[in-house]
Amino acid sequence: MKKTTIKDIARELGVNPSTVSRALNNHPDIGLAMRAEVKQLAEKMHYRPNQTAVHLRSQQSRLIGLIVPEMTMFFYPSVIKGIQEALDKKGYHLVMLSSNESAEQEMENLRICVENDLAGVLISLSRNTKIPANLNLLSELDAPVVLFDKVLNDMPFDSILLADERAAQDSVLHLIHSGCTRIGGMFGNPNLLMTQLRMKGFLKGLELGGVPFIEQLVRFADNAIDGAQCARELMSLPEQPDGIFVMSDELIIGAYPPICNAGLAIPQECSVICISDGFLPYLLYPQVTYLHHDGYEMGKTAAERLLSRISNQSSQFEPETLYIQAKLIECASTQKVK
Amino acid sequence: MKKTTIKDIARELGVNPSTVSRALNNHPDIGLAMRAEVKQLAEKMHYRPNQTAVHLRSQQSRLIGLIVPEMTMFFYPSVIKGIQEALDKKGYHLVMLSSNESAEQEMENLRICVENDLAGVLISLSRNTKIPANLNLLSELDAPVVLFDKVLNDMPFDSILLADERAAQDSVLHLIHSGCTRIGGMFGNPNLLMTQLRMKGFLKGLELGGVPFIEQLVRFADNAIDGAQCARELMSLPEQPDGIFVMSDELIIGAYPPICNAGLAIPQECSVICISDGFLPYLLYPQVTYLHHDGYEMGKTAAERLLSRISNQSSQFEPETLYIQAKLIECASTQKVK
DNA sequence: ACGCGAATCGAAAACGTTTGTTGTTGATAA
DNA sequence: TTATCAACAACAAACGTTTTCGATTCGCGT
Repeated sequence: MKKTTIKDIARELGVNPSTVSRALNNHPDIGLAMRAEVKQLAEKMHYRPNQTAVHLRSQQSRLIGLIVPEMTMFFYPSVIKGIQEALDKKGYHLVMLSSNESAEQEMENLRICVENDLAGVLISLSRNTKIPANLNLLSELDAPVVLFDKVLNDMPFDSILLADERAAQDSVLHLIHSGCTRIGGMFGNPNLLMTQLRMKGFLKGLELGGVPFIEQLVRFADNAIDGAQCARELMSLPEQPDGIFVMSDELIIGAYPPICNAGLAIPQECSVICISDGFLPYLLYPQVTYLHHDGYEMGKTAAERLLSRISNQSSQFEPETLYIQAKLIECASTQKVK
Repeated sequence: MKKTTIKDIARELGVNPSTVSRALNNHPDIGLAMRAEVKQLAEKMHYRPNQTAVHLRSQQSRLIGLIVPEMTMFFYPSVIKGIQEALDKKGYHLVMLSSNESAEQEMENLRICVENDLAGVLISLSRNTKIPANLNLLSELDAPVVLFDKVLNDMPFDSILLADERAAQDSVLHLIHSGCTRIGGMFGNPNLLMTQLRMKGFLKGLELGGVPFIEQLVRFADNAIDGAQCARELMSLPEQPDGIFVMSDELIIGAYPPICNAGLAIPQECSVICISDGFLPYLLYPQVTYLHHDGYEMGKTAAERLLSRISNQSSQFEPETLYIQAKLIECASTQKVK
C-alpha cells in the first residue's frame, strides 16, 4: 500500500501542497479552520512525513553515527544506553557502525557517515588508528565529532574521557591504605593513551602513598589470554605481590583465576582492585573492589556534548576534554585491615 | 566547506549532471573517455554521493531498523555483532532503537522506522507488547519485518527462535544422565512464549528420562532479584533438589550464589545447568554447564533472512519460523558421575 | 472611492539524485 | 546521395518536502 504524501492530502482537499505543509507545521499564515481540516485528513489518511525528503530539503539529518572498535559485552552496552537516552530526548536516532579494530574499516565507516550526511558522529577509536590518515576524511565530514573513551592526543575534537590517572591513583592508594606494600600492576597495550595515563596514576599513587615501585611486578597484556599468562608469571615470582591493580575488565577476567589459584588468601595475603565497568566485579569470586568506569554516564555525556555542538554549529569553538570521575565501589577483595 | 555534488562536477566539465551520474555508474551510454574524465574529477573533488538523495529518488533505503526491549549486556551485544556482519556484507547499515520494555515506546520506534522509510526492521518484542495494538502500525510499514528471540504467536512475520523446547529438554536429560533424580527448575515470566516452551521441554525431558516431576521444585521469577529469592526458597526446602535447571542468564546470575551457599556441594550433591549466552557460565564459580544460546548466530540468521525478504520484496510469501539449535557446553557443575 | 495592511493561500524553486526521452553527431550501408 | 543506425550526451521530470515570493481577498480608515 502506497504511503500517503502531502500531495495526496493537497489533492484530496483541493489546495496546494505548500498549504498542507504549512498547516501541519502550524505556520501562522494558515487559518485555523484550514489547519484543522488538514490535520484531520492527515490523521485519517495515516500521513507520516517522509523524513528522507525533509532531510534532503532542510539539509539537516536527525541521525547520529556511532563508531566503536568492537561490540563487546563490557562497557559498550551501557554506553549505548546512555547515548540513546540523550538522543531520544532530542528526537535524534542512532546509526551503529563497528570498525572491528581496523583503521580501514573505521575510514569506511566515516565514509558512510559522510555519504549519509549524518548530523554528528561519536567515535571510540580503534587501537590501530593513526592520526593523519583518518583526519582528512574527518574534515570532509562537516558535522560535529565527539570522541570518547578511546582517543588520541591532539585531535581537534571534543573528547570524553575517564579520569584515568586519577582512577589508577585512587586504586593504588586504596591498596596502600589496606596495608599493601608490594603492589603489582597489570596494564593494557602501552601504546594506548589510556594505558599511559593509568600507568602514570599508578606511579603517582605509589609515590603519594610512600610505597616503592617494583618493576618486576608490572606487566602489560593485550587481551584476556595474555592477561592470564601475565598473572601466572606474576604470582610465581619468588617475592609475590600483596596487592594487585588491574587496569581493565578485559584483563581482570583473564587474570583473576590465576591470581586466586596462586595459593595466596584473598584479600588477607593479596588484595586485588581494578578499574571496571562494574558488572564483572560482582560475579567473580571473591568479589573484587573496583573503580567504577561508568559507561552510561560517558555515553550520556558524549551524546549531550555532541547535540550541543550541533545546535551551535555556526559558532567557532575550542575543542574540550571532559573527564568522567570513577567512583570507588568496595567489595571484599581489598579489605585486608579491619 | 560545502560538499561537492554531481552538479558541481557537471559544471566544471561543461556537461549535464545526468551524464556525470551515468558515468559514475558505468552506464553503457557514456563513452569510456568521458567516464574516465568524470571519475578522475570526482576523485579529485572528493565527491561523495548523497545517499539521502539517492534514497529519495530510488525509493529504497539501505538502513535497517533494530528494535530491542533493552540494551543489556547479555545476548544483545553478540546479536548486534551478528546482524552487523550480515548487513555490512550487503552494504546495509543499522539504526538502533530501544523500547525499554514499553509497548508505547515500541510503537514510537516503529513510527520512526516508517517515517524514515527503512528498508526492513528486526524486532525483539517488549514483554508488554500485545498483538493487535502494534499490528496496524506494522502494516503501515511496507518493509519486511523479522522477529527474533522475543516473539508472539500468530504474527504474520518471519521469526527466528532458539529451539527452546529442545534446549530445555536436553538440559534436563543431561542432568538425569549425571545421576539427578530430584530436579528443580527456575523459569521466567510464565506469560512469555519462551517460558512456556522451555517449561514444556523441561517436562518432556523428565518424562523421557523417567524422572518424576516435583512441583515444589519449580519456580517462576521475573528478574535476577526474584531469581535469588526463589533460589533461596528452593534450597531451604526440607527435601532439596539434587539438580537444577535454570532457564536464562538473568536468572542464573541471581540464583547461583544462593544455590552455592546452600550448603550442598556442587556438583556432587547438586548439579546445575542453564540456558545461556555463554559468557556468565565461565565466570561463575564453580563454572556452570549450559546450553549455548548463540546470539551471534541468531542475529546473523535474522539479518540474512530480512535481507533476502528485501530482495524478493515482490513475491508473496508465507511467514516462516527458523530455529537455532542450542549446543551443550560442559563445565564442572554437572559432572556428578565419573 | 481609494489605498493600505492583514490574512490566507498558491506557484515555483530548491535539496541531490536517477532515468525516460529526445537530440545531435558521425559512420555505415544501400 | 540518402536513409539508417550506433554512440553519445543533453533535457526534463520525478522522489517528498520546505520556503521564498507573490497573488488574492477582505476589512477598514480616509
